[in-house]
Amino acid sequence: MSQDTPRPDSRASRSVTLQDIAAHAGVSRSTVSLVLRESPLVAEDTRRRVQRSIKALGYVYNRGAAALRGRRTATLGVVVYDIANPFFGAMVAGIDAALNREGYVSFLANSEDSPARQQRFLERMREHRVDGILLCPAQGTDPRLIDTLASWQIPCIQVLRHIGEPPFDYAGTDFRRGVGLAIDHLVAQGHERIAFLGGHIEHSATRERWQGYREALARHGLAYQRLLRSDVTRRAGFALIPVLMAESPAPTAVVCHNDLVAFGALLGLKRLGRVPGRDCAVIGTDDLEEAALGDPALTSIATHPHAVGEEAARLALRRIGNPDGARELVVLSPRLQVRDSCGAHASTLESPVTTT
Amino acid sequence: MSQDTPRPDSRASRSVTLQDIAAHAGVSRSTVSLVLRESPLVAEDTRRRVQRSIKALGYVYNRGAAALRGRRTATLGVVVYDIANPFFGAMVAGIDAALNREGYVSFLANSEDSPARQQRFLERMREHRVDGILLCPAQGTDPRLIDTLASWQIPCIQVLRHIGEPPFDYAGTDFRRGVGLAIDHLVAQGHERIAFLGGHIEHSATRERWQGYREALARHGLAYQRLLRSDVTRRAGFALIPVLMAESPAPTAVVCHNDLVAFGALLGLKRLGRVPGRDCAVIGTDDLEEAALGDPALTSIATHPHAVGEEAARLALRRIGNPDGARELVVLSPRLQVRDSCGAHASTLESPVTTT
DNA sequence: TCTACGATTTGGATCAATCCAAAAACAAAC
DNA sequence: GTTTGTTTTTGGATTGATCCAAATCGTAGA
Repeated sequence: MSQDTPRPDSRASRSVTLQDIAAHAGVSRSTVSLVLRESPLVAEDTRRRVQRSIKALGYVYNRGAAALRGRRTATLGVVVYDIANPFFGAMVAGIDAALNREGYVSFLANSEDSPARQQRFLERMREHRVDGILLCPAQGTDPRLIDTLASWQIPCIQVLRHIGEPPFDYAGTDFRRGVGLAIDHLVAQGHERIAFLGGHIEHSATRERWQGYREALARHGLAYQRLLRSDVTRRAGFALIPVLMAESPAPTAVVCHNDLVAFGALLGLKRLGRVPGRDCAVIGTDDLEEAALGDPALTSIATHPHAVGEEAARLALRRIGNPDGARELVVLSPRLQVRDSCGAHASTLESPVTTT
Repeated sequence: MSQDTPRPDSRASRSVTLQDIAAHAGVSRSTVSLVLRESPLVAEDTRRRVQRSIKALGYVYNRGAAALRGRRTATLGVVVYDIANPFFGAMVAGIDAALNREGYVSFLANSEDSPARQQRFLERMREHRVDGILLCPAQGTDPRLIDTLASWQIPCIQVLRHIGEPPFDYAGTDFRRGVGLAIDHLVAQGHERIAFLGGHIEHSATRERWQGYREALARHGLAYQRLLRSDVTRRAGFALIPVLMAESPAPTAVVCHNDLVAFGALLGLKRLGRVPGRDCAVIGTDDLEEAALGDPALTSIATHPHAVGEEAARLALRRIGNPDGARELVVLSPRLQVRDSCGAHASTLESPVTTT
């Protein structure tokens, strides 16, 4: 009756712990812990009895407490620089799918290509003791960041872009080869003046594309070379096309840094009254879903963002399991998805239903 | 010299703890803890001395340990059903921006519209003791899920879609009003046969749009009513246009569930040899970045995903601070972004530079 | 000089799990 | 009936912070 003696299970309802389960099942804390972690040590009978108690008491595993004593948190940090870009959306979906299978969850941050924001997030991840980090480094990231992360003892997998040179863990697409494929195709179609559109200098993914561009031209013995740097947005593609087309000689084909630039280029050509695919071939990179549904449908170098995400996540899990193993580079091969914008097909409006 | 006496600070390098800082600064653990949490209790001198020690020893705050004793983890769970959709990308960016300011980080999961996947993730979030959850419920989610979350004592903010009826916390856009705006505009242009394209029955966001559609027709005294259900993809928009146009009388304008459906509809019209905006007006919903850059540029009901994300995150933080406060609905007003696809402008190719 | 009172500081208990070495239970062999 | 050898099970220490009631320090007032 006394109001100043709080009953042990009063309203604040202390949550059910291992201890409670242990008491209920008539075993020790340790045994319950072993059951939860599916240890083969416990006898079958005991295991079942404990599991019944777990269910009966509505126990909820406390991963925070487990992480404090154990070493793993079963969490990962993921940093991208533009989550609103559907390319990264697909990549994150791939990461999510791979992690989900292993019981991992991930913190996501959007760096907006700001090294400062990126840094803040990484420090926060360290405080949260994530088991690993997937990093698409922001433009202008200090190359020593990788060493810093190593000194923090947190495995880091770079994705799509990388800073510095190997050895480090990396998952991405072979952009060099992708651009090569596109140019091979254009040359086979008879093109001799092929321009490349878009990209900044700051990171590896641009350099690889440009390298692929120059190598392919050299391979085919083409003299014409025109590389325009720019943002990697629709707007930039749109704005640069008039510049390019006013030159003489003008290119007959344009390979673009990504599909966004390519969409802009298509629009730019139409604006000039030219028919993309007939008057000038356009090839994008990424093969976003909307590439197939453009007008004309866009030929694109498919870079498989979902698969890249999955590979990156798997690589992270491998590295967490074996921190001292040799660094790995997982580089997927791109595929050229030929559609109308490069003039290979008749330049008709393609049904989206037939192009999956 | 003896090799079997491990030095206390040998290779495994036990991490620096509050205790170490306390020893170094000549104060107690508790005082260091107060400094870390910026308590006004500690004297200015002490505070500075402790902070010097923190820097000197390279201390890293252990949020896991803090969360075990304290009650907050400074983490949030975010569930969306299609992260590859740029709309959700923008929304997640908004969430990220708002949380970042408050030192919170978020777990992200992609339910792929599967209630089972969603459920698994929510359970994992519970084990991780997140402070709150932002949920875009998957199609077919059991309405009792909200009660379950409440019984788990985890604040849940529904975003964009909701299951069941208020009271609950919710952040979204006024879809009903948005569709109303679109139809007002079309009616002002002289349209009398306006169709609505896309959406399933399962969730609130579709019902609201349809309600807006019917109400607006009634308000203007229009007899013609045609509502086609479908997936909310480009493909569906493309496929339904021929069906709609073959009817007699055919509509002169189409309002679409989202921009993806609208893009499909534009393509479908072109496929039929009709000029979108002249032969049939098309209005989308969301106002994605690519809407301005289509051909023709798409008129769209802007639903401001970034702002919705920010509002949702802010609401979550408010609810965490005050779990027993009255539930809140934050409903943003949409805006009609008029471009060429509804025939209001001359149907010329619009420069993307002028339409931000 | 002593007492009060506010401003600081402190140590022990606590949060909920895992680790680990040792104990207990059981079975087979001598 | 021991002895030996596996399986299982266990309790105490540990992880790194916060909470909280009590101790300490200063200093103004009696």
